[in-house]
Amino acid sequence: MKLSTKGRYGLRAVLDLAVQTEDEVIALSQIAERQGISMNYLEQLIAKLKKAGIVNSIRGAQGGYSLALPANQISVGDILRALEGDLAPVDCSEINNSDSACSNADLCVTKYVWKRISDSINDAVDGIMLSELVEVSRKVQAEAGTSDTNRSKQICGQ
Amino acid sequence: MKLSTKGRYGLRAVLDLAVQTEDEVIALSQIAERQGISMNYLEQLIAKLKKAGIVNSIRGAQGGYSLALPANQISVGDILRALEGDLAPVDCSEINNSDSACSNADLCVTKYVWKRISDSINDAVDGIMLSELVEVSRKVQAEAGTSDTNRSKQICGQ
DNA sequence: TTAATAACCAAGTGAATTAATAGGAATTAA
DNA sequence: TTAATTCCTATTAATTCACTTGGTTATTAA
Repeated sequence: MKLSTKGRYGLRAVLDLAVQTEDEVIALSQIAERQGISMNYLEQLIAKLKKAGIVNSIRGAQGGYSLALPANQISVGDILRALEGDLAPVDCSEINNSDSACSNADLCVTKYVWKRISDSINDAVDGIMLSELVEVSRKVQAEAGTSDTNRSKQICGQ
Repeated sequence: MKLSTKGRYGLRAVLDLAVQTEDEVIALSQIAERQGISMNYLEQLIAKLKKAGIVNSIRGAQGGYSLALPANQISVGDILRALEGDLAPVDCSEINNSDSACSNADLCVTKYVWKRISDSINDAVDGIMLSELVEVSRKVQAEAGTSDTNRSKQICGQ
């Protein structure tokens, strides 16, 4: 019941992008270095984010990535679902869509449990907008100053 | 972000036990057969449930398992945490307890996201008591009758 | 035009985790 | 004493994860 590094790294990467971005694009190598994530691995994650319409890219020299939408129109749920896929606790089509692929639907009691977990997770992550994290992040960085020791702490394994 | 078979099988096993039990104990082999789960594997799961004080056991011939508490005093959260461990979306001690093992605590912005997801999951599962599932299960079984085709449907992969 | 930069893409790999399987020891009722 | 049952540990097969490798394509600046 854990998020993979896809979700954890990916959210940090988007947040980094959101904090840094001022119109221009940011090279992935910068994000990778700041966040201490392998550049090649991060490529795979950002590909998912691009596919989901969360980031835009510009190719070639001086290229990079930017948010595809204002930060207040991107939810943590959008980001995590793009990276992790469906956030439901089990793979059961009944939980998410209405077409009954699960033949045991009527008799599957635990389904209601998974549905409630699923709904609560999605409600939680959809209720947090990226802009909110950007604000918190800016506030925290302002308080912490810009000394090297503090800056290094901004790289958090989770 | 998926539950393992531990949580899925284990919850079904406890529910089975709760539905079947009338004072006496139930042999694990019966639960395993009804639920279509390997007996040996189920042993490992029920050991966790016993350790967590959710079920009691009686050894020897005619022995078996029973609920250690009334079904309305056992939450789905108790069961899932016993089987899966902590239900938080990341392994970060900061999320659960108050002693600050995570040195990046102050600067870890995504921590607040994990905390909110964690809380929402735990609230959801702690709000569902086993007795509620037993009721739904009995109702569904009454509606479905006891024909062989319907009974087989009660075994649901999820 | 060329070199550098940076996004894009697909396949492979090693480690870790999961999901069992296997086999036996201890306990108890009949 | 025997069959049934829980209890315990170790091993293994399969799967998933977390990268790594090795490119290609597009764009810009010199």
